[in-house]
Amino acid sequence: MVEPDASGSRPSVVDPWDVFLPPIVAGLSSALERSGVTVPRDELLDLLERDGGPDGEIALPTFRLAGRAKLAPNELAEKVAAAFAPEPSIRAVSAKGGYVNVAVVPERLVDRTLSLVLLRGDRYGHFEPGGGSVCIEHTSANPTGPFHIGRVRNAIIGDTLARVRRASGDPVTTQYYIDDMGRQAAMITWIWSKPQDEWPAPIRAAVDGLARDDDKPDLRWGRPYPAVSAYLKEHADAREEVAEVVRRIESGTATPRHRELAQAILDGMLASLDRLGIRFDEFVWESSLVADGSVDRVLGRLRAAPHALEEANGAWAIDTTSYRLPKESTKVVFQRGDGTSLYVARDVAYHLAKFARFGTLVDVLGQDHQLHARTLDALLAEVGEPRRPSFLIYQDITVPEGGRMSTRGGSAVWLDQLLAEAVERAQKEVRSRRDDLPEAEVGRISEAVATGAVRYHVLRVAPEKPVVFRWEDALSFEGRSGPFVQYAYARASSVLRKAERDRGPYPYEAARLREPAEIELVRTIAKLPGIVRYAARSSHVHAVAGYAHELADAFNRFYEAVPVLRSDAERSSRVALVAAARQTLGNVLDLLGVAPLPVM
RNA sequence: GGGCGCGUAGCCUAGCCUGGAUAGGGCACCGGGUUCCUAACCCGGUGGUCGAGGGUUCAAAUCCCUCCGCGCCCGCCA
Repeated sequence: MVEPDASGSRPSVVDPWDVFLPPIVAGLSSALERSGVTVPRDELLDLLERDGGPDGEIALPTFRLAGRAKLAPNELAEKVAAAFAPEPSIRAVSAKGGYVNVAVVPERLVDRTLSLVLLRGDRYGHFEPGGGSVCIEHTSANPTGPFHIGRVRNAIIGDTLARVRRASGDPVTTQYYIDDMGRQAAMITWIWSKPQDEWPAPIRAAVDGLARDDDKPDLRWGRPYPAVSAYLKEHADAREEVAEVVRRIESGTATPRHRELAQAILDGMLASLDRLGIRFDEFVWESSLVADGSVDRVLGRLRAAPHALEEANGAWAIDTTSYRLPKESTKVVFQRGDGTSLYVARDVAYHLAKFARFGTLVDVLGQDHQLHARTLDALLAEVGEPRRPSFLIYQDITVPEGGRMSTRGGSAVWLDQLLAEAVERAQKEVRSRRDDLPEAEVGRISEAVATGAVRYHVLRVAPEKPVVFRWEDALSFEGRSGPFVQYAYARASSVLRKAERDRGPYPYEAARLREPAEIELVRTIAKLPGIVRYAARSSHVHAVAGYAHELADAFNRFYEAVPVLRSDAERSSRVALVAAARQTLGNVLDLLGVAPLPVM
């Protein structure tokens, strides 16, 4: 479907196709009129399919209109095709299988596309700023230890959504919400507040064999976490000590060590994400919401809410009967008997703070948070907030043996481990192809190939699909992979270097580009803006990954089919096409957060 | 038990919202391609009851109902 442009019928300056749509709609409209059907332009625009026909251009299905004309679909299509008045930008209008297929003059599409891409450069595929402010919260993993690859799906999807929405024109702020208040963070503080020789024996045993001072801080300070977690299950006295830490944190009397530890572990985690190109605009510490009194205010508002009720021991809850939450209990406790807040209450405070600054909120959440999302909606309603965040829910990454990644079960694959393995394989690959590159260059390329492969592997699948982690799949450098796209970029760069046209200018004559592979490549290049808009609106960032492969594929076919440097009259036009392809490949790689490589 | 998500060739996946032209890709497998711009590539081939059954419709992978299978959630945890 062709999206109507928000700016009306004025041709957009960002999408090559937009200039062709008005004459097509006008032409179809009067052809339909002459065939006995009146269709409003808006409806027509909505009916049009892009990428539809045998030629992959604009198609109009006549099935819904045929009844109005009292004709069989293909009869109507034939009539419309015959009645279509000649138009300079239209090459042919034909009927087939109930569709009217409109083919534009290739030369015009080539001209429009190349000029737009070369003019806009790295802004091609990006729309003019215009939307309301958006806050995308993602990752927000508790600072308790290194990332495992189950968590990294959130970070990669969230970061890519931020890139895509920025390209679509939205002013985006990304936030990482750091839960430094709950039991999990308290466990870390608790164990490190004791000298190591006073640690309970099982915890010391679990950590002793592993400890190394030169570890990354997330690994180092997070190391006892699994053992502590296991230990607490069996030791009520220790649980009480941790509960005391929780109370001290919430009352603001916790040792400063607490925040330092969380920060240290977080820094280690962020260093891993940084390798994947993932960075955040803002960090929000949960404890700061307590410190500035906003959690207290929310507790007050919730206690005064329409469905608030007080429990026998002084705890407070919301009766959620009318919200029909799929829970056995019909209430949500937001304040404990001892007066401390629960996670939901703090999350309400956090979302109110976000709504105060941003028009739209997006939370990227694992499917295990689905009920929490609905609970949050209910509590926002209770405090009188009319807006709701939108949730991008993704399925967990599981291990082949079944079940989620578990830190304790030993089934977790650490992100750092995955990247190390990927880099090793990439190095082997680079060295086997290029013995002429200096070692530093090999290292740089390998890092980009490895991280690109990992990012792409996560992005290629729709978020709602469950993913089973397999090393072989995650580390693929061929076919539908990040390196496949990077390779097309590198090939294009190489051609431009040899043409001594790395930076332009790129004079061309559109009429010189008429090989099927050339037209197909141009057509694919021209799709980028539509893909960006679709992905931003639907949050289907995997569509961008799919497009990247399609584009690289179109380039590779062109590369095999058409000589560039060895052609004569066509040479400079083909160089321009390669430049446009490289630009578009680079832009889509940026959207995916995969590094473009001029050499590989 | 309730809620949400998923089920498309041996494996992975797009399309599903908004029904429409021969269900697109990738891996694996088989057969080809490099005196020529990077073979991480390209060309050709084998392989499909779109979980099952019913319904709506001129038309269903797509919408509706029932069922089956898998995952997750249903805490004064986060």
